[in-house]
Amino acid sequence: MEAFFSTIEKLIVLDSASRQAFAAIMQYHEFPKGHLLVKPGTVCHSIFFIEEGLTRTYYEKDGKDITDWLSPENSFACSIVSFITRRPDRRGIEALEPTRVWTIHYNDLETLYTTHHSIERMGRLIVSSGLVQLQMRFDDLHFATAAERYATMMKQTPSLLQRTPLHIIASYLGITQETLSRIRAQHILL
Amino acid sequence: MEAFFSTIEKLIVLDSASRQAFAAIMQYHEFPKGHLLVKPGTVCHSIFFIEEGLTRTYYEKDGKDITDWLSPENSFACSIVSFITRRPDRRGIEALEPTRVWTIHYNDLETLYTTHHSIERMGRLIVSSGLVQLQMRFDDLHFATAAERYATMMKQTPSLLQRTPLHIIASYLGITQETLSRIRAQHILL
DNA sequence: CGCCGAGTTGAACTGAATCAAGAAACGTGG
DNA sequence: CCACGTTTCTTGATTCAGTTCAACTCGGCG
Repeated sequence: MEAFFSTIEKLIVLDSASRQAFAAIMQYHEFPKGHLLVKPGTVCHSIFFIEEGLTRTYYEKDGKDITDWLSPENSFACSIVSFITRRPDRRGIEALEPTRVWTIHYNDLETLYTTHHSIERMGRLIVSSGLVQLQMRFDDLHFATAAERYATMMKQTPSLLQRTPLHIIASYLGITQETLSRIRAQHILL
Repeated sequence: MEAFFSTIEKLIVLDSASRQAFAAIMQYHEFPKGHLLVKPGTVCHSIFFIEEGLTRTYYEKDGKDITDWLSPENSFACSIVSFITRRPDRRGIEALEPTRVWTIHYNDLETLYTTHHSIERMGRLIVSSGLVQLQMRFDDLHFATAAERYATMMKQTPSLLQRTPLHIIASYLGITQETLSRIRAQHILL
């Protein structure tokens, strides 16, 4: 659980009352590789803090499997749209490795938001940082070529490239597996 | 200013103390068509609530002008990444029509966040709703064709299509003006 | 009138998808 | 420890959506 607090400490340092309140609502879980943390087409009721392992958020479109987001250790996994809007979403979350998580339930979090101003602030800062991350990924997708996107990922999260099956990386980048394989072959030659 | 409160009322109803505190920090401005609300390459210090008119958030990439976001009346314009990270960003904001705005300054907002829990909550909810909007646009860009993206826009914000020059819509959708022109021609035939 | 910006249309080109086949790595049970 | 199927990745040939470049139309306006 320390890992969680030291991760969000980059955004905000919580007083000990808030920390304790938070610690009380987090639940520890372990999931095997392949386990579904959130089933596609359901409401996502929790945020998962990944202590160890790797998950992907994904959905189906026209029979194709599309990976939306990757969450390695010390990051969050959540079907954001569903969690915020409280509606079912096609997105599911799957463990790509044996994964240990701290689960934060929506209702518990709402309660803490109301009772602790500092946790409400933490929530705002986490969502803000999520927005910045998504915006940067959006920019990448908006007007960068496949090779540029791969290069960005190489630079920012090289370790993910080694741990994650190619077809998943490919759809994460918005390209096909074959194209990614070719781009990679090019890279090695340089 | 009523327009502002009734817009955010969809997210949260503020008590009158918070409303007054908020009203005290908002500044009214009018800008002519073509005016730069935020200059590219600078830090964005304000959120703009568009009471009337239309702005675009844009940037240059490889000499091309790319429109990132469109903000019509009763919505917000902001160079989000810069505003949150407090760093300069290539993004600028330009008025596409004569525009009337309520400006909310970063420092003032920070003060209110600290003094009013309900405004901190409002901030979290606004950012959350921005995140959902961006996520939906991201999905569209991730694995939809140009024609699908146009269709989405036709459905969701048809009025924007009529008010905005074609080359701006095109880069907003991530395609060229020529392609958009052809897609549009197809649509008329159906 | 002639110019100018906005939009359309055409033809050639290209990056990436698709379809198809095979190679390499991996795990599992005999 | 090997044989087997399965998953993962690569490579090639073809096709296609969308870009690029260029010319042209149309409506407004000094």
